[in-house]
Amino acid sequence: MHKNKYALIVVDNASTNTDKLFTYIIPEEIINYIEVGKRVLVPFGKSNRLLEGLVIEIVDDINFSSNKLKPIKKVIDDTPILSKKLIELGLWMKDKYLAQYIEVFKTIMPTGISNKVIKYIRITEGYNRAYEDRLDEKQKKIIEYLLELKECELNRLKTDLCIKNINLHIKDLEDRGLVELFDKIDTGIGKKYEKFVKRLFDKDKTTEIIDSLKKNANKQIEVIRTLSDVEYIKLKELMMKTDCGYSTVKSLHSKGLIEILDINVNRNPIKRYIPPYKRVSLTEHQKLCLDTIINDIYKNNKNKFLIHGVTGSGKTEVYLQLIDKMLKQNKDSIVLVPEISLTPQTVERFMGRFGDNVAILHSRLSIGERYDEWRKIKEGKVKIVVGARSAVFAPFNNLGLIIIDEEHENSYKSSMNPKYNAIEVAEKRCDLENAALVLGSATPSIETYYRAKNGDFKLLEMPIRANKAKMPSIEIVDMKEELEKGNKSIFSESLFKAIKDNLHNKKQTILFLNRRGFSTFISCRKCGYVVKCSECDISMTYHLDSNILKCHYCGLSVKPPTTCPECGSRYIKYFGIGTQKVEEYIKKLFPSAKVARMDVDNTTKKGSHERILSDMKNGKIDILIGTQMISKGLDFPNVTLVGIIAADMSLNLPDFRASERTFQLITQVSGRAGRGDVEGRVILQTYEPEHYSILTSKEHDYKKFYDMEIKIRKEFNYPPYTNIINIVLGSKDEIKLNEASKEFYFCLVNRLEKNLNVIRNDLILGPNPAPIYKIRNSYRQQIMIKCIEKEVEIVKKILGDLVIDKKNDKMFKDIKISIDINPISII
DNA sequence: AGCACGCCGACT
DNA sequence: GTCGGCGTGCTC
Repeated sequence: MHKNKYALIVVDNASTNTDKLFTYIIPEEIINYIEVGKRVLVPFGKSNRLLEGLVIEIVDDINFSSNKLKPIKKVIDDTPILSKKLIELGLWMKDKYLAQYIEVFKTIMPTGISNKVIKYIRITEGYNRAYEDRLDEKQKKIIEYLLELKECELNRLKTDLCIKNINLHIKDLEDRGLVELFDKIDTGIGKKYEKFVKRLFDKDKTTEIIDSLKKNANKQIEVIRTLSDVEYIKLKELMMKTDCGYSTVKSLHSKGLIEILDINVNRNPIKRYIPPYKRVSLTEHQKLCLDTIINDIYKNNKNKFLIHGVTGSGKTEVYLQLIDKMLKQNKDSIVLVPEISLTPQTVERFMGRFGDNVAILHSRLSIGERYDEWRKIKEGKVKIVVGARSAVFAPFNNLGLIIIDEEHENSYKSSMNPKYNAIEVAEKRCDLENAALVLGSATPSIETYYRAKNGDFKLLEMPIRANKAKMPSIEIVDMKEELEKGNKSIFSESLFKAIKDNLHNKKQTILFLNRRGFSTFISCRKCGYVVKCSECDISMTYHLDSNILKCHYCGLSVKPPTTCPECGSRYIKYFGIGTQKVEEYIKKLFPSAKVARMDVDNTTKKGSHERILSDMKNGKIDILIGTQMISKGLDFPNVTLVGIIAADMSLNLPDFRASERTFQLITQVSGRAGRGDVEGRVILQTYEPEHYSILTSKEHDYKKFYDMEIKIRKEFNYPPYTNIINIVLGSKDEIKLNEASKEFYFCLVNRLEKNLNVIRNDLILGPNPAPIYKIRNSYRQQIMIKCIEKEVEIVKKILGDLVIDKKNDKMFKDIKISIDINPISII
């Protein structure tokens, strides 16, 4: 007799209560098709509605009573959509980041690939109108509706007809055999088709044909002319070139002169021509670095590396040649770069070297484009992926190498569930697939450097710039002194003079301020009222270009008030500076200079980014003003001056990483200066010239900074000496939230005390109002746990169980609980 | 989450 | 009685 096999399945149903593996019977007829990593359709719940599921494991036996088990309905995929290794990685992530199965696997699978099963309803084939007498009014209405449409989505019928208790009526009709329900699978996005136009007439007869058209059919003539040069052309392109509409093309089609075809195209996100990026010979340090890595991998000595190379030391060339080595062994490589440096400049280097062998993954791709890139990887058409955080899940089967550039960047940590850190995930993936991991940065994160020092990574140093250019000189300007001198401007004398000289010498300048907008807050001088966002506990930023106040947290925008809403006074003043104000001042002070600004406010449109950068490259910009968007990867040899308008902006944030972040920002921005022949100069304005972040960055001394910072981390028990688990409870109801947070805190302490030997009070902090107490009308309370590596697993287990218990607790209704393991910021 | 069941008040 | 509203609990 056939013995059943069973599949453990993650069902596409997001809820804490269904966050487990469900066991299904594998029917005999699909036993040869089902495989771990394929998607299936399964009946779920009392109504047996069909849901998509992912097969995690196939087992021969189960150890519980099986009378409740249902059979799998259908296998969706021909080949597994996820490899076993990626499934294993997902299961690891679930535990590591306390996430749900479904969240994890939706992150690993390409977005937009998921199927939806939609219920349809139709009249049965043998329907006979004679039955209608026996129906009540409502049922007649349903039948009438269906007779007209033949079949329709069940939900559409329900909303269109507005009949109460409609489910019962439908069920009754179904029981009588008058209507039937059936499922249709909506496969989401498919392959991309694009309309092409094909010429059907002979090229030599072009003039003849033009003569045959009406004399006033100018547009049609234009189209024929264009087509005489090319046989195929994209419809869009044709319409653009000839400035004609679809009707023109259609009328030529009806005349039989052209054909309109749907052709399957792979969307190609990089549409421009990319010049080859030639291999350059390596400097001594680059060569040493490359050889060490290759040797260690080859000898199986070590497969995790940290390259600490100063800005401009040529890390990219090392990456490129490493990838080349991998290609020679027929192995795949993943390159992660921070989202904001996924600029054409970076992409061009990889595509310029490896051409069509590269797939690109970043957030600005459309769902369809992303799917195409994913498919190229999956089908083995490319061996290299360059992408942001989620590219760490690229579905390669023969992975040899993961490179993470600018390893210290915040964007490697996801802010959505699962709140994973791509560096940790990459490390795990490399362990699972026996691949090598290379991290690179000019300013490694304290955690990574600490681990390198402890031998987890092999530390490789590249202390000088590849073209022997000197590191820029950094001059610190104390803004308190400027003020005493009577200079109230946002530019110190020294910076002003430097910009002037630079303009005169026809060199480019970059001005950096890590805050967008014009004024950071506006306030009444009479009563002190500050305009705050009505949804968030945050002051609103004034934007000059659109003349509105914007909340940078929820995006809400309002018109700025002309009189104070509190006291009616008209003395409204604008305080604080943002990039727009810097731009405004610069334009006033240097009217002849060509000025551009680059921040999220003017780079959301596709291509805007590229335009500013190419203008910069072609010398169409003298002064570029920007936020941290301009701090990464830009390589313009003609930039000789960098001005940091307010270096302490990031220093005073209530976050233990404030010093680290400041050091990184200063170093990265400074690194934009003096990449060409002329030595770069950086002018750094600050109110805290004695701070160690500022002093060590002036000296380009990472190690000194590290030594000071790591002492502080140890003293105050911060990472890397501890793990931080940040729990944020949120709700629109402030009072309920306070009660719930206290309850959560006490339960947590209680359970931890029962399970841990030592429990120190300072290790569970809270509940405290979060630094931004209200966001989008939701209040937030924070509980923070600090725990040592040895205890982190048990603490997470206890916390995870507690969350599940509390979600079923009435007291926690409408309370959102969000957990972040080792958050990137505790604000 | 999404669905069915069941309890209870309102209304014919 | 019976319609329909909403709270409760379960999903292999």
